[in-house]
Amino acid sequence: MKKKDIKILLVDDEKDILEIVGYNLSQEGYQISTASNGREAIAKAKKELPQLIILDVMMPEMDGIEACENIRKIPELQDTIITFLTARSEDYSQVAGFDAGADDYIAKPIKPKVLVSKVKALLRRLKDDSKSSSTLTVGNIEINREEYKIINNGKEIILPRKEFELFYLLATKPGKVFTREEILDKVWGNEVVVGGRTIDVHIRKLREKMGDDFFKTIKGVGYKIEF
Amino acid sequence: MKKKDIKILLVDDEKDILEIVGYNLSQEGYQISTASNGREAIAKAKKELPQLIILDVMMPEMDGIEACENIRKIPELQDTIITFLTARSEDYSQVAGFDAGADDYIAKPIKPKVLVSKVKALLRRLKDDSKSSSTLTVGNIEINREEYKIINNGKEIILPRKEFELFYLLATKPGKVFTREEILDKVWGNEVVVGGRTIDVHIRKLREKMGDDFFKTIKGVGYKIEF
DNA sequence: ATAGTTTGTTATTAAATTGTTAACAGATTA
DNA sequence: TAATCTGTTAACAATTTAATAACAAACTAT
Repeated sequence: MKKKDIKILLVDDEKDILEIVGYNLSQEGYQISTASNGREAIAKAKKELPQLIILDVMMPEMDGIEACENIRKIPELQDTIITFLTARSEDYSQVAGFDAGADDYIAKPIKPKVLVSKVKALLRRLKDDSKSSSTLTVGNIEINREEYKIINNGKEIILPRKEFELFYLLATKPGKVFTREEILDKVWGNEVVVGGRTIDVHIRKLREKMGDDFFKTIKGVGYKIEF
Repeated sequence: MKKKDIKILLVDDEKDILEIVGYNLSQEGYQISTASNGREAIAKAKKELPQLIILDVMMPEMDGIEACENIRKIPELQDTIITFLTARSEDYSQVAGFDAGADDYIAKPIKPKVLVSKVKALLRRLKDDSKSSSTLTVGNIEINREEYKIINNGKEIILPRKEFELFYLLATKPGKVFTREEILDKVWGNEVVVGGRTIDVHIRKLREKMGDDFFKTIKGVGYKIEF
């Protein structure tokens, strides 16, 4: 998603803050809209479906925490990131905020640069989440990294960590031959030293568990998978 | 490319790290330049066109991931290798950097020796890549170095390492005659001493497996392939 | 043509690489 | 604490690849 397609809803009862923060973020290319209390925030959020909502905790009419709880109940806004603006940086309101469904908080007083980089980081998380929750599919094998689970022809296979990492590595580029050196570096880490037959043994176990068909040995070079 | 012609851009907001890492790498003979935030890094990268960029993930102003995304957009830097410095060492694939276009990462805390060897490995890859650049096609033969696979008229052929290397060498310049000396140097390495008939035997096997047609012997000189 | 040189071929042997199993220690779990 | 699971290693087997020797064939220059 491009920056100019990202909508941010800014909620605070102080006009100054709306202005300063809004200015800095729109300078970055984001689409900004504002609200000055919780009720208004909910209305606008429902209408505009922003990707990020920055909520002041202390507001008249309906405070940020209550607003947050309400927003979280709206199905279309499940994936929206909500972050609080709070003067107190380490007290109860923080905790309460997370209970209410907030993802982060930004401490007042606000330093524009800090705010901008925080916002960027939060939006990056949005991207990453949508990507990593999806599974990697190769051939008729589905690899779910979050659950360390592999589904092969509808049959679930659970692999121990090393075996999983090895298979995952090979699966990231089907067809590519990974040298032993590469494998050691990526799966074991380049400081780790293990014996010469370790990789083979893991390959053996993978072949045993997942079928022998798509693991190819390229002698003198390394291993690959191919479907 | 010689070591002293290789430029490395080092980016970290901690002076200490710049100094230590910079020292170790310049001891190895590389040209080092430094930057202390993402913005500066992009500027220097654009100006100096380094072969390798080592980027700290956590930096003020603009963090490493964002800097990486920006650098990747610069056409002249498409072939530059970017590697992150990151505290997280567990899962290679979870390092967000890969989405941003990074090639590898180095875990903190940094051990100079590990770093140096990693850098060497990465730069080796640079060389190899420029040599292989995906698929080489000659005649109606497709040679894929990454997959160690040859497709001859749609028929897949897998060659042992030496045979592959020999064929690959000849295929890099169809028509050119490679002397025995050249072949030994490139395929065997110039320290290795092998008997006088070794090359012939390998040529024999290639002719057997791939057809006899395009291998030409230039007596008293060497071999070439021609279509 | 013919001796000398270079290359081709094959079988054989040596070397390198990978496969497999079992055993073991450390971690994790019940 | 016992039981199970993981990762690693050692030891040996199996396989594949590389090299060589020995001789045949082809070529070159005289």
